[in-house]
Amino acid sequence: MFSRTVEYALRAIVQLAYMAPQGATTGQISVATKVPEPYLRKVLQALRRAELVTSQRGASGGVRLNRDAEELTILDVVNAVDPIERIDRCPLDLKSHGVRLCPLHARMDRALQGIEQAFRETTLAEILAEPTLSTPLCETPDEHVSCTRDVTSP
Amino acid sequence: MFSRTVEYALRAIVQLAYMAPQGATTGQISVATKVPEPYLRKVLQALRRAELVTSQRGASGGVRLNRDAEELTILDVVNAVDPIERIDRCPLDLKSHGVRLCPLHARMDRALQGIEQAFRETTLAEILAEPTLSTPLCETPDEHVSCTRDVTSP
DNA sequence: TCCAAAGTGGACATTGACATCCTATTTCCC
DNA sequence: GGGAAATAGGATGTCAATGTCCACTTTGGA
Repeated sequence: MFSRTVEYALRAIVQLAYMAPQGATTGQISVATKVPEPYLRKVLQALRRAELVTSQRGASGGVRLNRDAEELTILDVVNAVDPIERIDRCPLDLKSHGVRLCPLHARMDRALQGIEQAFRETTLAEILAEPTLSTPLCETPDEHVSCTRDVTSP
Repeated sequence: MFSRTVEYALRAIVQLAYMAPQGATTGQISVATKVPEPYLRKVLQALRRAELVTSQRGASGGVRLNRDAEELTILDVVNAVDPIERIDRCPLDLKSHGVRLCPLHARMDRALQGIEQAFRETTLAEILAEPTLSTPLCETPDEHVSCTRDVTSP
């Protein structure tokens, strides 16, 4: 349902927010999110073009969030890499269905609208703050398993 | 977001329900739904294997619905050709996220759940009965444009 | 009985998403 | 200035979804 690219982009952004604001290298994000590094690079490029992240070349470079976690929604990320395509006109090109969709496509679009809305209402900050046993994308801290935070610490 | 196959399957089923219960040939459905006939055949085979439709070979054969429109939901059709894959375990295979998903994937799964529920609650009968200007998949009758019903009439 | 209509199923082509690799280019630090 | 670290971006490979085609089977009717 969601493309691999969307899944990867969300993982990367969440991971980045989690270790914000210092940023991280592509390699570090790749390890933490289990996304193949070459692919992750392309995903991050798309996020950079959408200006959700900034990047710094060269030694001690890396990627970092370009916005506060409160201002970044899931929808922003999804739209940056693989926009949700709402059904805004009849896929059959029936002339009489100009603006009004037929009942079938109206229902389908309503489902898409639901996703869009849910994603628009969810900020990164909410995801990070969610009270749960599972830290986003990481092993639970109480097990003292290596998580991405550790990568940057000596 | 929705695969082509899902779109085609839904068109076919709605069209079939609309001209039920006599049924129709693949060619007729193809014309009415603007789905390429060779592809439509494969989609209909999947629907037949899922026992949503029955088919009759030979002259004066064709395809027809195997259930009442009241008993057939959008979800049935979607699941027959391209099932919605809920996220029921951590995509990163983190052991500590066994049953509980991390906040990110929990949100994503909730979005999928929303679609699933919307589709489960929508029957074909509701789509056909919906009070709207646009007949499902067809030009509006008030324009007297050819629709699928006409195909079977002399 | 034979033909035409219609679905069945497998083989084949095309396309786009997914994934990887290699060569720049930039930057820091010695 | 030179080398190591890191991103940028184009070229290429792989595979599943999409789309097409053909030979076969079934069936009703002339």
